Amino acid sequence: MADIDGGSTAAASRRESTPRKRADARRNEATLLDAAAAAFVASGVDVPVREIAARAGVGVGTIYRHFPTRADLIVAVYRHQVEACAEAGPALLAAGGTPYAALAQWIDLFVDFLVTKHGLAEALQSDNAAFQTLHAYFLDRLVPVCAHLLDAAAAAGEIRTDLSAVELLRGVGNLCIGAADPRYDARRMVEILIAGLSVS
Amino acid sequence: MADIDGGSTAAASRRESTPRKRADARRNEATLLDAAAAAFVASGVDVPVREIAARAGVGVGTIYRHFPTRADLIVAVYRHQVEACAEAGPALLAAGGTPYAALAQWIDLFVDFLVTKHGLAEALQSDNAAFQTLHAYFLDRLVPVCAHLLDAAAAAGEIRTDLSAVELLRGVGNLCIGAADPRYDARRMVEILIAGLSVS
DNA sequence: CCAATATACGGAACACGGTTCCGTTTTGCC
DNA sequence: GGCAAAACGGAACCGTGTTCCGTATATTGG
Repeated sequence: MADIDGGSTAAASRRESTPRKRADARRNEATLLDAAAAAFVASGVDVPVREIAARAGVGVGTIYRHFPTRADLIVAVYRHQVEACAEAGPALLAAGGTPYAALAQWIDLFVDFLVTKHGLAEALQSDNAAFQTLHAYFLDRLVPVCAHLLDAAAAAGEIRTDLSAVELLRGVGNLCIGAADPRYDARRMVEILIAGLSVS
Repeated sequence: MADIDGGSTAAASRRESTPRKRADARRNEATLLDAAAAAFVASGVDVPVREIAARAGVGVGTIYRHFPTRADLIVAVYRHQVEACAEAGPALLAAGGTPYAALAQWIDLFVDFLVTKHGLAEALQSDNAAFQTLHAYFLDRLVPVCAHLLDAAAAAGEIRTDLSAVELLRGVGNLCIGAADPRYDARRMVEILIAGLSVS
């Protein structure tokens, strides 16, 4: 569903000067988000652009006008879930367990999110320029949260201190690749990685 | 570089009946292997087919005739190194350290191999049908070795026993993705994973 | 309500990479 | 040298991302 009146970064500046987007444009943007979400579920985040367009009943040009890169579309579709994940970090830390336990739980949330979005983990670390924004968004939003949890656990002396949040997130993201294969249990691999973090 | 007279699976049956490949064919196959090796170093294993053809001074048809899929080409180029890695397993185990130490060293070898081949780790876990053979080859060759090391370490009570060789190799392979980025240290991540394997 | 104009739309056209196919060339053999 | 088989080259085809522009539609002022 997402904000019905356009990208939220533009929202602030719109109130003054720029009038407002056309009604059909807003309608199409919403339709596209729904179509993309459905297409992602059905065929993964690397579903052909034309298929999303077909689902939404619009031309491909319309997609590019609203979402210049595939990353913009993916971010728009998953923004709420990423926000939720980010907000869960401090909450878990405040919940009473050890910082290490909070970190483990938070990573679990992240993994759950990733493994249920076919192709997202793959896209996240693609070096393709089109996914630059995607990478940047995830990092911007989640690195601070992860760093906070990491710092807390490190301060408590529970984990090794030579690992940055970027690296941990990247490693976890990598381990989530190929989670669709029943012979590979991404959650277990991440669990082992997190176990390896603890100081003996 | 590489066996000069064609794929080794065909070698056995060739001795009887089938005469021998034409001279130009053998020459081109060798040239292609060299060109591919160079192209892989320069642009990663996902370098365009046409570029490999150009380097070798042959047409694209010639590539497909010798190597029906990209995986066949990659396997041919790296076969020797994979063999060497496979053979190092038993040797490390026999070298005198603990089985766990041998496992860790062997994984190190594997990681060294992967991180120095741009795009190989990515290709290894691509679900693209063209890379099926690549995946299969690596698994066929390395899983038994890894399983042996894993079993030895498990028998010595050094590591958890609920992890299969396929999963470990896959996890390690995944962690090697994006190793080109200076902000991400694949070796360190794998080290942490291996640390997580040990039963405290 | 109508006309004028800005805005947005659709989809054809282009770029690019993998893959196939077939007319031409080369090799091996007599 | 002449012939058949083997191999070659690269044009052509397909699927996908991306751009571009003629057409359609919303909005606004009269």
